Amino acid sequence: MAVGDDELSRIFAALADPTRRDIVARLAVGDASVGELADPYDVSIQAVSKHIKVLADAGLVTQTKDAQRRPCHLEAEVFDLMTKWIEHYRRQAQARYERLDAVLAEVQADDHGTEHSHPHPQQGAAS
Amino acid sequence: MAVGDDELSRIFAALADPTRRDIVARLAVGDASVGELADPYDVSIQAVSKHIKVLADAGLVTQTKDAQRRPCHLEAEVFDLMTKWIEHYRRQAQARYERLDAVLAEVQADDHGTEHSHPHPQQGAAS
DNA sequence: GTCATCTTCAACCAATCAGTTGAACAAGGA
DNA sequence: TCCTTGTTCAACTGATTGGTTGAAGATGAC
Repeated sequence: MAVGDDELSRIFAALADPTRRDIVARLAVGDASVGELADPYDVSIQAVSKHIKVLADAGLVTQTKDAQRRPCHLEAEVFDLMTKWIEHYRRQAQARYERLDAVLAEVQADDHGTEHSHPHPQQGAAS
Repeated sequence: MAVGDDELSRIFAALADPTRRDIVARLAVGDASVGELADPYDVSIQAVSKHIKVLADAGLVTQTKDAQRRPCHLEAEVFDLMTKWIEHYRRQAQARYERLDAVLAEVQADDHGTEHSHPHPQQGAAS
């Protein structure tokens, strides 16, 4: 992860592994112990324990105590951090498109007759 | 990334790096060449070129040709794949909470008088 | 206390990653 | 043509990752 030690980096990195996404999917159904989570996979329990640690470090999972068991619980609110980040830039990009389309329409209205190929051309930076 | 070669894994992995998220943020404003993107960072252009390649392999960025320049363009629709995954499990977890709350309320109505501590207890699996 | 169960810690290994430097390639300008 | 600019390729390095095995902690059952 190198320098990517901020929370968002840890969350994205945690979900970059299919086994861990699978564990999250399983936990969305209901809490489960490490052993229960490890069952479906043919890797060692220790490996799954490590995966859970990664998810926990990212804040996606919390563990409580129940005798020897350490039931895992999905902290779904953490998803919001990601969703916010994603939506912010998706919106920004989309807004730019709309602005660009408006400009193109205006240009086209200006010199109507000269044909412009429509697909979004690149712009140097923000206009 | 090991076995995480599916598209979702590549996308999450790509965004797990703060420099790459930064590049995405920059591209949300407008298309930019590799050199322009590399400018703000004190790492080599080659390093940034590699980052862009990672983003491109994840489908988040496409590059076109403009003389020697290779303008990068953000493909924001790819975000939807992530958002869908996230929302699916967030909803599922949330629905489980609501179900659980309903059950707790019912139990509490049943034996009203016996005090139950409210915070969500874990359940073995799906009910 | 002793034993079995569930989980984590520690040490190791092969593979991947993010960075470097130096060379090559591609395209425009003198 | 030669030179400059922009980008990528290739080889190398140190750090991190996901996996392993074996031992050690906890905790309940006998």
